[in-house]
Amino acid sequence: MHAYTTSRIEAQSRSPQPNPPETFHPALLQPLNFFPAGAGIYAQGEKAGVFYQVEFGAVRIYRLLADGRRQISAFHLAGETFGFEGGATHHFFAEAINATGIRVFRIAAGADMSHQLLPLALKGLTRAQEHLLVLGRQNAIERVAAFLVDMAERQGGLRKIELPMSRMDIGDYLGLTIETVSRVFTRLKKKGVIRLISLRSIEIAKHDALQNMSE
Amino acid sequence: MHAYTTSRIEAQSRSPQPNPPETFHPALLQPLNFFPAGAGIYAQGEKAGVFYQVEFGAVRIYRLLADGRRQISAFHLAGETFGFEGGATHHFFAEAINATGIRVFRIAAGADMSHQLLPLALKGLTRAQEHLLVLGRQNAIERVAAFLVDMAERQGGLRKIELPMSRMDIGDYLGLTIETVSRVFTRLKKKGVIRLISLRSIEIAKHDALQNMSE
DNA sequence: ATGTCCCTACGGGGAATTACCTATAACCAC
DNA sequence: GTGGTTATAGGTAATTCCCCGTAGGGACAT
Repeated sequence: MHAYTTSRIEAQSRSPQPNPPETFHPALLQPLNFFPAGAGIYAQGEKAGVFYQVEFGAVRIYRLLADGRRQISAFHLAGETFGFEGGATHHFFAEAINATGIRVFRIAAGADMSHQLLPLALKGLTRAQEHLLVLGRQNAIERVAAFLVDMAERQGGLRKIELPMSRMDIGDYLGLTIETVSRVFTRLKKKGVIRLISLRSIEIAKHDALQNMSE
Repeated sequence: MHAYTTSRIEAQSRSPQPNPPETFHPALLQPLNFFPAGAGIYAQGEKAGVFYQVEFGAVRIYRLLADGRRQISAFHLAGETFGFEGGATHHFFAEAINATGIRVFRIAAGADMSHQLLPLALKGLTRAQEHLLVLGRQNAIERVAAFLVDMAERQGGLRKIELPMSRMDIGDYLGLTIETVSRVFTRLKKKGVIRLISLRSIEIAKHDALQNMSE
């Protein structure tokens, strides 16, 4: 794990959370670790800690094929937890997308955290299985619509949402190329469903239409 | 849940398990429920029990889109467990593929089973995330190869493997049509990588080649 | 065993979607 | 401003889907 600094960093206020972030026993609390954009948090094959919580910023979880193809299995925003593993080692890579603050929670010797981790694992499992439907059976527009609806929900259901990740990250999350992602954004814009305020900031003009497109 | 009979059924011997099936506290043991081919075990939106274990037969877990498109997120073979949910209701459908025997494990009042369920949930999470890579970034041959390698591992690594599910199930699991699945099977056969003993029974002639194809 | 029926799987051709490649445009940091 | 990165756009190519018809395998009765 590449911790660029372990000193305490002033955390900026979190974006509104539809599901309030989990809180854990203070004795387990670790200082905030800071990761600059693109920094690895852990790598496939590394020994697994227990779990991580995003304080601010955003994280991508991904896996690679030998020829470089990449599948991002999840994004994690402020307040969300990730990184728990079944075995002793990580099966995926985790990287900071932007400047990101992470808290690492470790098991106190002998403590049984399964009671706290199980709901997190089950939530992640449901999320992953729902994403399987998107990747396996939805077309490009449906995929992007589902992604935007999900991001909007996780940012409190506001009209204006921030996309902390690049088009390439979005493509690798949705199983599309950046060109297709870009074209779908343009199509949604022409239909008046979304407005592109800037590259990483969009406004959802017709939430119902977007919801319908995601099926 | 559609339990066609709750009477005890003579369970046939399980196929060899690379990972021995979990065993649970006998006080929680429920009688074996029998489901004929195609029978629903639970449906999306139903109240969730705790979890289920396949005694014999096979189960498919899936989700539907409004227009009927289906994504199977997992198959479960003899000895495997499934059906634990984050919330109070099921998010997916579960059906018996063939004649199948299932044990239902319920939480004893006040008992905390998270210690037993967490490893199962984490294993399922890793499986689902690995499947995301297949659906998002692999082509038809790679998908089928990955599927066959997985099925072979779960059946003890033998050369001859049984596919309890139809081509349509395989297609809906891999995000392909039955035609494409069929064509890939034919291509693999022509290459001498597999032999089709019968429709539901194949022999892996070149396991290394298959492994390489799955990347 | 053998024949028949029926369901499932296989195969071919055209169509649609998306990927790949190249070029241009927009954005951002310095 | 200016340079470099990232996103958008268009054309072509490849993959896979969709629709059709045919073939094959298993179950059952004879």
